[in-house]
Amino acid sequence: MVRENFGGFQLANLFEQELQKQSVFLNRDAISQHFIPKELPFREKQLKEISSILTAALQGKKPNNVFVYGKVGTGKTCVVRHVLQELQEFKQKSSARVESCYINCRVHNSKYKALQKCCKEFYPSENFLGYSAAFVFEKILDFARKNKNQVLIALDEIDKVKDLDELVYALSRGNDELEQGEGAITIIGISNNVLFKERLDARTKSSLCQEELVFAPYNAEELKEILKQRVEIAFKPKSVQESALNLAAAIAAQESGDARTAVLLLLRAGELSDKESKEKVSDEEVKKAKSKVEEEVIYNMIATLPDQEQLVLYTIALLAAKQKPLQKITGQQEPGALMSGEVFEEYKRVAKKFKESNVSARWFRAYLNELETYGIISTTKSGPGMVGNTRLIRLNPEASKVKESIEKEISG
DNA sequence: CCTCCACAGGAAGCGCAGGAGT
DNA sequence: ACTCCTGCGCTTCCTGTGGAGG
Repeated sequence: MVRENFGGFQLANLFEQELQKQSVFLNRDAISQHFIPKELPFREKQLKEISSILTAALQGKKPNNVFVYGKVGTGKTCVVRHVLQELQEFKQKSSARVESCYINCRVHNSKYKALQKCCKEFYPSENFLGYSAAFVFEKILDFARKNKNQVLIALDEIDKVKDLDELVYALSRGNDELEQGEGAITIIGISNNVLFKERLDARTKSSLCQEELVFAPYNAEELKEILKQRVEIAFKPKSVQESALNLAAAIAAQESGDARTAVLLLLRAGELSDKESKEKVSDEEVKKAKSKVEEEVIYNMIATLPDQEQLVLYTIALLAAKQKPLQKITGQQEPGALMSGEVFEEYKRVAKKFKESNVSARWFRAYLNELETYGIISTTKSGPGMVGNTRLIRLNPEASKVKESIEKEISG
């Protein structure tokens, strides 16, 4: 190994140095978002419920379809994948004919794409690209028929499927085509959109929702336990202070009850500790990680926003920063509140400056609503003291760095 | 009380891109 | 290769809403 000598100071190989750096992590992967833990605390009830529904498959009978919903980070995906995994393991020891596949509908977002993915799972060595939907579907039926398989299809983020009615209809019609004792197809739908169920076709709804499971958000105590468990496998012993862990749990519980943010918070805190060569993760790092995670979340969201919506948001951030006095307000409104009409006028100017066209006022209002549901801005109805019925717009404090983020996004 | 203001948000329809069927 | 179809982003048009002002 070549070593350079700078005035008597010996420089070790750069990578060697990096690798020798001490870390608070033991197994960093175990705290990444994609990691599926062996145990799922506070979800025993749901685990039992799903497995008791699916047990029928082991007896060669068709289980009811299941629809699982709850907010992000409440363990829906983990629970379903866990149960399917257990089922596969149990199958090895018995003679049951059960096959399952997991499909993320964010990626496979149409009937055709989802069926393709199914086929790929069941016939790994064959390729059905280019074949018609009917043919691909027939292949899946064959798969059930051939070995009298009970086929379980888990559709995650099922609300992303464009023609869901047709997909569900096709799959349930498939069951009619399969003779008694020839196997069957069961759907496990997962969604984090609670309202989405109501938008479904009545037939689809009754078919999909034969069994329903709701996942409530975790509270601070539960998040604490979950984090504790993850810390044990992901971090070196005693490298995370108890108070830091509690803080992370409390923050996540307050925000959303989302286990993913909680885990991400600790991951970032750990990285910060490493960076500063500290051997422990303390409150300080968690606090720093909090703003980092918030920024990350906001930045990621902004980056996926349509260009025009970014401009709308940018305009709001611009005006909020300027604290531009509002001419039309007669009463004394809280500072920083912007009137939607004025923002629209300014937005048109901003768009011109960037040599972009602008959307109509109607669509501008729709963008405002969207930005509000994302939690980047908040709006209130104009009350007494002001002419007309408008909305007062405020940039949420967590989104204070929006302007910089968008400038970065526009220039990059 | 009526009218005006300054919007909110529903409904219909339009042009386009991309995928399916032929 | 070609039409046909459909979802998507958007505009246009319209009705509704809540307060100010005469």
